[in-house]
Amino acid sequence: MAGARRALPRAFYHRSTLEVARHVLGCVLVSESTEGRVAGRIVEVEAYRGEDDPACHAAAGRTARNQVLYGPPGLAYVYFTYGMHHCLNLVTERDGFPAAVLIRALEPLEGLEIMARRRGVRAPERLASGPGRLTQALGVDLRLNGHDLTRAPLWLEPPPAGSRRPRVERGPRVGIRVGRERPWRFFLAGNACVSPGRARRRVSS
DNA sequence: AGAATGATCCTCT
DNA sequence: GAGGATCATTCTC
Repeated sequence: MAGARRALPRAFYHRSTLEVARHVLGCVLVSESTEGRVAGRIVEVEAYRGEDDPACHAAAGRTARNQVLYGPPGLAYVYFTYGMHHCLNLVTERDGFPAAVLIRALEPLEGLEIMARRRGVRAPERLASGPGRLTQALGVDLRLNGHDLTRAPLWLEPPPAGSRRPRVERGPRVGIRVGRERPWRFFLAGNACVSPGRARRRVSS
């Protein structure tokens, strides 16, 4: 239980969701377990905000599944989907208002061997480049739903000292059928660890 | 390079 | 009973 001494404070999450989404890019997500410490730089996120956002899990109102989304900022909202994958969100805004930032991709920084073992692949750019991939690489599952992200074993830290302000691009959210008119996906321009698909269209020539 | 598919199970209707 | 904020693999152009 080393520690989350440098963890981002609750105030970081207690802002508008779009603001948190932009500012969390470049921050470092850290996970500790008996297997060791794993960390990565956040390179892709999406915002989901309010009951009037049709793509937000709160669109149909409060249920047992999404209650953490309505909780105080700085909690982890973890859900299980497609019979296979977990997704990790950071709860934002005031207590009682349902909103969160989905973490979609990391650039691995620490614990690459552990990630590779959990994932069954070795290429660094494939270890955590997708919402399901990164939860597997970090060992995140439903047990961490509701976890306080200002503490171990899962927390966020500010961007490493000396890192430049990243260039952020935005676009439509991925994998949803409604709410596509809200361009609430944010990612680091040109980063190899952004999830495959829409964002990484290569220019063929 | 893009489309289709199977895996697999929690959550809500 | 259906569908889902996905992924890896296998197909078809």
